[in-house]
Amino acid sequence: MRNRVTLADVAKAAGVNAATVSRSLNPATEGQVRKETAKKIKKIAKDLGYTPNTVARGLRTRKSLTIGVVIPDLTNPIFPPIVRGIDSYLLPRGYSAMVVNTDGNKEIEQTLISSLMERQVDGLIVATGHTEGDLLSQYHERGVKVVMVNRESPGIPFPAVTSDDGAGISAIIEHLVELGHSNILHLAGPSDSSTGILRSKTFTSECKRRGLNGKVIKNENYSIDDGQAAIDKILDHGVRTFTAVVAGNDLLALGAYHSLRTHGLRCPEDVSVVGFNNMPFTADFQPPMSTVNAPHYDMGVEAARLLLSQIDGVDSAPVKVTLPVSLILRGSTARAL
Amino acid sequence: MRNRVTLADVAKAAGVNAATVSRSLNPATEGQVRKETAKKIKKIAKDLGYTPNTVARGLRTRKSLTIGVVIPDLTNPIFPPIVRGIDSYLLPRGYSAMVVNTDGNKEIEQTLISSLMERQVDGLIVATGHTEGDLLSQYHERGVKVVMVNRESPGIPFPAVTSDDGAGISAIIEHLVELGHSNILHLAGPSDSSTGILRSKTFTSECKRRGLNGKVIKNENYSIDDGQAAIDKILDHGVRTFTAVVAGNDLLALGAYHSLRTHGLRCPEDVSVVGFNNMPFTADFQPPMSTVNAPHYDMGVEAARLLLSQIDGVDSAPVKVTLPVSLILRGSTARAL
DNA sequence: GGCATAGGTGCAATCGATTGCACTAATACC
DNA sequence: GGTATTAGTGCAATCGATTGCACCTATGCC
Repeated sequence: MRNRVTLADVAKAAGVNAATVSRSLNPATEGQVRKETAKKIKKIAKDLGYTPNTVARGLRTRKSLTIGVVIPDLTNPIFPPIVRGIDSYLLPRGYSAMVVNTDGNKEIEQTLISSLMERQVDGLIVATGHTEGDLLSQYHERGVKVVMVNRESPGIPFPAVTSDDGAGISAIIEHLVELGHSNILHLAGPSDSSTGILRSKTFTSECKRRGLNGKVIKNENYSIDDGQAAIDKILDHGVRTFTAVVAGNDLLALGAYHSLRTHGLRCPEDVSVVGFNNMPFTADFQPPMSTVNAPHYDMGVEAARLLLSQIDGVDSAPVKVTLPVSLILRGSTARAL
Repeated sequence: MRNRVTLADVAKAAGVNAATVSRSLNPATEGQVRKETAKKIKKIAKDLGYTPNTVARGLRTRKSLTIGVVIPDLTNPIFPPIVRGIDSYLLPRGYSAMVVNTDGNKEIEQTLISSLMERQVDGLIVATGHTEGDLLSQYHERGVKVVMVNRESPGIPFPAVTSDDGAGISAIIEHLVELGHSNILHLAGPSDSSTGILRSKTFTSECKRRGLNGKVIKNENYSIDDGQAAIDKILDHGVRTFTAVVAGNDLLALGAYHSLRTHGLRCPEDVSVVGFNNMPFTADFQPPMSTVNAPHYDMGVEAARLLLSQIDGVDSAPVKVTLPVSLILRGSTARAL
């Protein structure tokens, strides 16, 4: 903070102009300086403990080497791996990530994105994917680099990295059918998220195709509470018609666990439950949760890669990357009675 | 990105000097400008879509309104709540957080902290707390504002926010004693972390005080694998002498669960296990884990508060804040046989 | 030996906002 | 009516680094 060493300080100590110091210290321009001069300057810079001021540099070069990462909620366990994946690609390339949480709130999201833009981020990785993209589409027109991850933003031609949700749902249903289930309930995710929509659509079409009795219940949020409340509602009054639950994600599935338990129903003996995402600790639940593994870390890496190649002007076409998923069978499904 | 509207643009459109625009738009200096002028300028700024360039401002004001947050690993579930707590205090005050992961690696940590400093962060919140603090102590001398959270950095007089680990361990032991346990194993956390040291010290002294047979096993990391390996080692050869396990954190406790299970031992019937932290999902493990609740979110809030008051020059003395913990009894402890 | 060329540095403008100081005009006061 | 204030703006320097351009000095070439 205090007494920061600047380029000018190094220049004075070396008896040269600041420009020469700048050129010596930058690998790309080092060749413009005489070898011994550069060597001497580097030594002096090191002795003085010079560290570049990224802010000042960014002002001049119009690059902040900072990426904004917009996620709904860091405490949802699927997001930390995505962030780590992003980080792992960014860091070695000199970039840093600035992560913000929107809590699924549209206004907060807009405020935060504005704040990120004011901080001159070089690009945005957005994991909130709402169907309408007011602010984001404006930015798109202004040439801001954006990559969607985990969820897509329909209507806006941004590159996007998602998991193959359709294949995941199909695999689940195939598995349940093999176990003899034909009355299946789908705990759908929010209808303003691309994942919620896609998973639920696939569920419906697969049921129709296979002649199953599939029912869909919508949830506002991907949360334990929503999942529990949804199943509670059915179990509290009326008869249970389903023998299996396909949850929109692991949190909703866990909510189903809770509801079943409080209603004296056993999983998987009475009702089979399948989650989605294979988030951490699902294997430690009771029963160990069968779910679909989505490669979140890799999705983060891929998103960062796409963004940086956009920034470097390599890719032009908005690429859609879909990463493969796999069904993880544990202990939450059983043969239908 | 392209065609960004600057202060100068607004000034030209309004027929005034950029200085006047700057003053009009800053609430603190707005009074220096004639009311109607300020009003007109604000309207024009809005119409033009002016957004301040935080980077340029930071260069001049020597404030980046950015805080660096250094944590070991975001995928450890205790950290997201801390980060969210920090965020919740920072955001309304115009600050943003830049979160980095060190993976518990000292060199990575130093690199990342340097990178944060180069980005001119106004302060650091550090959750990695190693016992020696090479780089950090240098920064301290240079007047950099730092607050430790979750773990302390002994020897460096930084303000710190921790949970009352001593009280937590005492409560656990008291509980186990009431259940008749006297042969207790402690799965200690890393000995280069303040939490690992404090919890293990308290364990030892409490056992001595109460005349219990307490044994301590050190672990390199706060991880499931380490916990499992530690118990495996004992159970694989030799006799089991303990009836209860006090784990340094929930992850180690979960590792103990795994090991017990693979060795055909039941928890809590054969062995009682207690975790620490009350991280998310501990209630959903099998058996539901008894643990000590640490208020991570609040710790984040408090850390951010301390840092900002340091930055504003309010607090001078390095404050140590200890937040109370509470024992959460669930299903992983039972009467000793 | 004279001129062209390239290598190595310095000068100064620039990025966008902030702010101390100077200046003008209008008001207050006696 | 003349001077002392005060309010309202503008000028220009500044933050720290980057970079186009100009300049100078060796060398290379014929």
